[in-house]
Amino acid sequence: MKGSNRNKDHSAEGEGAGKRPKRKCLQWHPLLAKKLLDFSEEEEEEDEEEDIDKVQLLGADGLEQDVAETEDDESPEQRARRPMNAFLLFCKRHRSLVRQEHPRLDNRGATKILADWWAVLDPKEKQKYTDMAKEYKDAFMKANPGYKWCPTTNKPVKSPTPTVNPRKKLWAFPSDSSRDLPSPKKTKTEEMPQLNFGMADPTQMGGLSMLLLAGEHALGTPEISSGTCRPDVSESSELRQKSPLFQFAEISSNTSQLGGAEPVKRCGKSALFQLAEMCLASEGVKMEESKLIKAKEADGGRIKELEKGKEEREIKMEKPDEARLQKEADVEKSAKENGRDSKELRNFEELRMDDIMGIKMEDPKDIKKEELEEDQKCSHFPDFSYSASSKIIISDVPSRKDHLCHPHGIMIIEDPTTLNKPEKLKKKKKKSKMDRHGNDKSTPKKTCKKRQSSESDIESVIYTIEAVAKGDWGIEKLGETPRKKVRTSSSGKGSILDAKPPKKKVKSREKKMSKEKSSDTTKESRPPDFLSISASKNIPGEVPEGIKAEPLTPTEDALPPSLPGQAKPEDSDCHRKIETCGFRKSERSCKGALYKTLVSEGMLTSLRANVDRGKRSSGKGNSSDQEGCWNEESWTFNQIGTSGSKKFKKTKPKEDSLLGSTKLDEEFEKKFNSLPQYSPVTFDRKCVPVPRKKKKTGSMSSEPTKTSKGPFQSQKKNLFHKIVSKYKHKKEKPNVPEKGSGDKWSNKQFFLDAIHPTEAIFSEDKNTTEPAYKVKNAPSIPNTPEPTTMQEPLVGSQKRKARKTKITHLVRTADGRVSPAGGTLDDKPKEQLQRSLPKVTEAGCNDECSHNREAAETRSSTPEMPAVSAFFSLAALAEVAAMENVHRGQRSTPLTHDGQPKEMPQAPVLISCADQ
DNA sequence: AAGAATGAAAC
DNA sequence: GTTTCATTCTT
Repeated sequence: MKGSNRNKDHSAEGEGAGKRPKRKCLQWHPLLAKKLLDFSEEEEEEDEEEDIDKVQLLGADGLEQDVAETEDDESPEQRARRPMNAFLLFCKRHRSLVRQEHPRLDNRGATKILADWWAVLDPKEKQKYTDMAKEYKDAFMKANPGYKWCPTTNKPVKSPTPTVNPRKKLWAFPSDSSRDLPSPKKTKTEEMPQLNFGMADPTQMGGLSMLLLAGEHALGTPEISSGTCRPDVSESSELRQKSPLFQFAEISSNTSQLGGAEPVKRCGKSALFQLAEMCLASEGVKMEESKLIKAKEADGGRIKELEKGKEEREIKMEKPDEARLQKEADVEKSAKENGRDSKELRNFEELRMDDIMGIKMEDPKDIKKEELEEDQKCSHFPDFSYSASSKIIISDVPSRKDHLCHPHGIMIIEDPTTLNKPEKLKKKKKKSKMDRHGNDKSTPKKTCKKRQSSESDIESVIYTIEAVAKGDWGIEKLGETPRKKVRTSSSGKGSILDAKPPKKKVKSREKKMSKEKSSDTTKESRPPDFLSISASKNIPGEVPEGIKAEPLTPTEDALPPSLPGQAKPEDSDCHRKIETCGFRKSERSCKGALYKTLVSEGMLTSLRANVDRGKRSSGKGNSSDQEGCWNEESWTFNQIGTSGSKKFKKTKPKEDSLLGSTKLDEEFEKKFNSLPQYSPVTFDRKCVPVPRKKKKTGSMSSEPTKTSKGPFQSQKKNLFHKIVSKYKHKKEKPNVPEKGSGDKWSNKQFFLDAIHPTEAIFSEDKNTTEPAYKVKNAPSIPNTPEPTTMQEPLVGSQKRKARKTKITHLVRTADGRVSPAGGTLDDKPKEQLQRSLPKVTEAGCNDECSHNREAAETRSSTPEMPAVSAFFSLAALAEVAAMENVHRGQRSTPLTHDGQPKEMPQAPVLISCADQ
């Protein structure tokens, strides 16, 4: 979860760098931002190291493979995004520049400009991006062996699900049964949820993971919640079908005593409860909860069991202390409040649980009631409230009433409304549709899994938020009154948070995890929480099965047996906190911290396992090359983190790079940053030329007329000015390659090469002669291949281009600026040239072409299509004029000079055309 | 949500 | 040959 938040944060930060502040879409809590930043930046390195360590630790088992697979599977929801191609990289790198230069320009326009730049870009420079793209792709593929770009098959999926967006990310590993390569992935995807369970069930982890998972489920399954989302899960006795998490939760709840009531609700709480109890009980704390739970189920005496569980003590050792402290604190509190030590603890835990699980809370009403009852407890709320109102509510509920009630947190899921905002829902749906349908559950609704996953993201976000809030609360605010929180909750609701941030979180988790390990204690309560949460999520998502099966012993998960040291530190931290805070809150915070730490540890372990897997996997299969540069893990994580939604996607990249959580990400970022960034000025110069280049393509000439009609007509509808404005964005695009030779890359390159000289000229454009020369060159090339016939064999992209070009031409003309004129001219000239010089050698062509072109240009007006002819002629004239103007002045200013004159004539032309 | 660009991949 | 989607982000 954190990851997502981070991502957001980063995005925000990143924005600062180049981009403008992002849109509201990603709404992140200010708190989150701060915290996130701290985390991400501070501990990234550590994380990596930790990861490595983990890898080493877990390392060797088959886990890796599983993990890798699992990772792949993970993607289902989140699905790794297909790697960016060279152009996209270029766009990503330069869009900000374009925007700076053309603040008013909308993104489309910016994209066009970028395209122009790209067209103009020196082959060498281009090659850099191409190489980067290739490298990136290779790394990506290593990380995602089975990855499919666009499973067409899936697309059909469209039909199945009415996915709003046709585009979802079907590809990849669609969990769908149909997948081939992905099959493993698929399985994984399906398993994913299960895996998570697996993660959870391990005693300790189980509890925590359960919680986390539960949260996810709740979010994800809201719909399902009522229904049986996962019959499968129902494995354990009572728990219902619901996800394993639920089951666990239930179990725990059972153990917890409360009797009561709804198993489901309890489930979620139970885990928390247990944790709380453990803390409170001081001894109880074991991770064995799962075991205990089982036993408890039969029995009811948790504490006893806990004591029995001493075996696990490691954790206990630490915790007990804290628990004691907490108890004490609680006691004090109790005095004030109603002496609800245990309750408070519980509540606290519950709150957390709620936060995690509850995010989804469904029944605000209930919660509210509870809150009312337990105003005192409200104190808790406030904190949570920050993150999300819904969450807050949940927390409250548990706080009192019963813990029994808590189950809400989990159950809550039903109320998707709170959690799911429309957007989320959409995303989820999309994801669910895309990725998985298949798997899951028969439930008419989307499969629980899918949703869960998607939801999980959201949840994760929420969690992170909450965690952050908590952390603050725990640390600083501990002392402060919680009530404020309530307000906040009401007002602020987590909705914002809920909204989208979570998506990417997953990725970040690892980092967080690692960080936690390293610095859990050190950092304030909040971080731990945050971390823990993230970790918990991470674990479930990432490691799920593999972890369980293997190394992670339940004990480890639950309590960090393996990492006693860490635990201790945490304790110390708690103590410190307590000391610092000194009071209830401090206590609570401490408890929370402990809990978090435990969770985090467990999570960490799981994470480690994952990491190990990743490393191993990377080590195994992957080519050495990539490994060096790109880490598979990172990719995997990223994938995981990234959920289907586009937004996520967007953030992802940034996150990846920014977070650098993943090595891959880091490397990617590095590489990406290392990519050359050209000053807009250069491009601007080029830009002008570019059009010319396009003109060069001249081959367009015939086509433009043809194709142009269609677009034209459409445009006709629009008002002329409208059209103009529209196309203004587009500067002129170089169409050349398309028409002429069919866009083959070779052709393009050839074109570029030819152009290249022009560029130089271009800079010189000012000189009249040169521009003409350039034009000539460009056209010459295209001409050779396709002389007069030019008709458009455009394919796919070519068609697109053709359309664009057509439009572009119009635009150009509309603009009246130099480019337009040139464009039109080009067309003709090309034809003419072609005609005159159908077979010119490239080299020869250039020169000749230039000459021809010139002649052609002058001529151009005459020939050509009848209807078009007029247009062309005008264009030619305009071009000539432009040329002249150019000579006089340079184009930058010239636009006015050249442009106006040209425009005048052209505009009319366009209009006429449109009319036609 | 659509759309602008290019490119790569899967049909 | 065609379609999808990768990024970005405004409208």
